[in-house]
Amino acid sequence: MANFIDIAKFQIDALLRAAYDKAVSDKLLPDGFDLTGGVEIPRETSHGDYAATHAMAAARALKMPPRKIAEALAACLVLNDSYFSRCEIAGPGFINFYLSDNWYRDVLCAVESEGQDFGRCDIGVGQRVMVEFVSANPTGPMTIGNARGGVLGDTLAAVLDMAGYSVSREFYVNDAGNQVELFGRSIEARYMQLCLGEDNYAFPENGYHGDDIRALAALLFERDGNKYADWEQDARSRAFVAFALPHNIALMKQHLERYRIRFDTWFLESTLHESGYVAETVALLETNGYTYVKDGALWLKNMELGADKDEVLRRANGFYTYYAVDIAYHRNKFVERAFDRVIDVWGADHHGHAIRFKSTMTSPALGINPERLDFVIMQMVRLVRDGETVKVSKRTGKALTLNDLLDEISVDACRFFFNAKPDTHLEFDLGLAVRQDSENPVYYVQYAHARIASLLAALKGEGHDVLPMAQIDGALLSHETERELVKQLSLLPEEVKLAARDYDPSRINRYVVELAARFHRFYNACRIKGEAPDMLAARLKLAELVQTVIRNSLSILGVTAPEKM
RNA sequence: GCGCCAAUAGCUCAGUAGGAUAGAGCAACUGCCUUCUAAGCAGUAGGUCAGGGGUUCGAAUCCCUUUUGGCGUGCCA
Repeated sequence: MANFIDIAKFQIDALLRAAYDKAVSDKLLPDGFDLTGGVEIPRETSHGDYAATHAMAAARALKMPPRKIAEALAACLVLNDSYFSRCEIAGPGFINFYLSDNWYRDVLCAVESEGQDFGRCDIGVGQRVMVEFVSANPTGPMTIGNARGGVLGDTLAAVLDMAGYSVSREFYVNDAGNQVELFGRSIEARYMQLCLGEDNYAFPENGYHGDDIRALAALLFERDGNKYADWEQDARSRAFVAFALPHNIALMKQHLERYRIRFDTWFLESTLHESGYVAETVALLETNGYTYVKDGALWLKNMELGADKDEVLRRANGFYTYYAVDIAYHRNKFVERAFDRVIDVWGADHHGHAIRFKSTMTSPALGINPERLDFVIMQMVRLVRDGETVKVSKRTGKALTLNDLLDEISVDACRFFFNAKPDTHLEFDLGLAVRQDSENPVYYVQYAHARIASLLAALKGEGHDVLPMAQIDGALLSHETERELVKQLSLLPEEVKLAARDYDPSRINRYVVELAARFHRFYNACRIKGEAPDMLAARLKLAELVQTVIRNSLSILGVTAPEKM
């Protein structure tokens, strides 16, 4: 688990501190300053491999021009036994460092020895984290929004796993409450319309109008005829729910499987009701004095945000609200199942709830440490066709479903495309999406992987096997495209770390596209076949290690790495 | 009204614990395959980082403000 970025930065910082001490004893710089500064990777390669800002940061305190400080530090630097061969002073006072051959070599050795584990880091070791995502309403098919939330949650979970966390993926099934009741009433109405004729049975005011509801009713009608027609309406609704809910859940599982998403747990809301856990949780809040009764309903006091943010827990009719159930559900995650951290991936249409809900969970009433509960709020997907926004309504049932989408677009392209930064709106162009051409960067990356595969096969056919690093002369890889390629390889563990820290798995998309770009550049600039044996072996090894890292990256994203294209 | 998210090239987007001349892909234009996959590479062109203030040696990045867009502000979930 070598992070060569951390190592390089740490070394530079230590080297500069040592240089400062020497400069002080040589009377080049004033004493008594705690030298610090940033170490970054410059955009321009002409600015070195790493750049330190220590001299500029010290300018004010030392009352000296930054360049003078830089010169003094540079004069006292001892680079022996470091990963750097030289440094230079540039611009307003940057100290730019250049990597030495042994750094490049060590990176390649790390990729070789870690193999499919290259990219892992240990920031999450010993912590159990749950990622809850999709959690689509089982009353209907999953939407484009679920397509986004699906990859986001799944790749976030993958990234956290790479970062050392013990990760659990969870789907919360809302199989209780008002929506389910309405779901049953809607099927019941469609069923009765089949029995009596469309115009002879009223459809509920706020019912689900989608075709899937009609299909469920038709399924029941075909199987059992009109045998439910003379049942009492409530009993009929309940019976239909008992049939339709498992049916829909099975369908969701199937579609998510197709999307390469598999959950560790499908958590049923109904179990919280049946076990009495919701009642118990609310009773606890009541006992501890965090509630009051108004208009016959039981209210939860919001201690943090004020009385106007108080929430109803139990309606006057005795039913618990979603708010009470959500509290119970999260109490279950933290208390009963003891997750160290919980991440909920929610759509932007729930962000208001997220703010209030977090304040409730972390208030004295529930006492959860705020650091243990996080929300990833993803912005909406805007569907565009022919340059115009397509309005999608779940009510009228005219939404494009996840499964429809997968009929048109490859899973690879879909997963890659939807894995964008969570907090920006995602524009999804239907016209563009059906095209499976180079428009989509996923093919660019896969092409690099396939190219390497065929390269390795072709050379193996000529008797050139890939040799272990121990037999490779790494110093031969001195071409600019080779060095840039190795530097990009070294970055994966750092990218995983940042993606896990920021809950932004789309970093991996950008990382692997850049890696592919650098490989293509190398491929065009450097020949392998026909080169002298040492050079051929070194470049072949480089290609193989690039393939490993592309594969590792795509694996995080849940995208296939084809051998041929 | 209040709250959350956003605004960067013609289009889609990177770039935020403040760093050097703001990047990539697509679209446009010019080159590169008798040699390892041209789904590729090299190059040209394209910008008042929404507007205005402020902090700083230094701001796309931090603060204030204005404008525009999305979402929220239920005894729905």
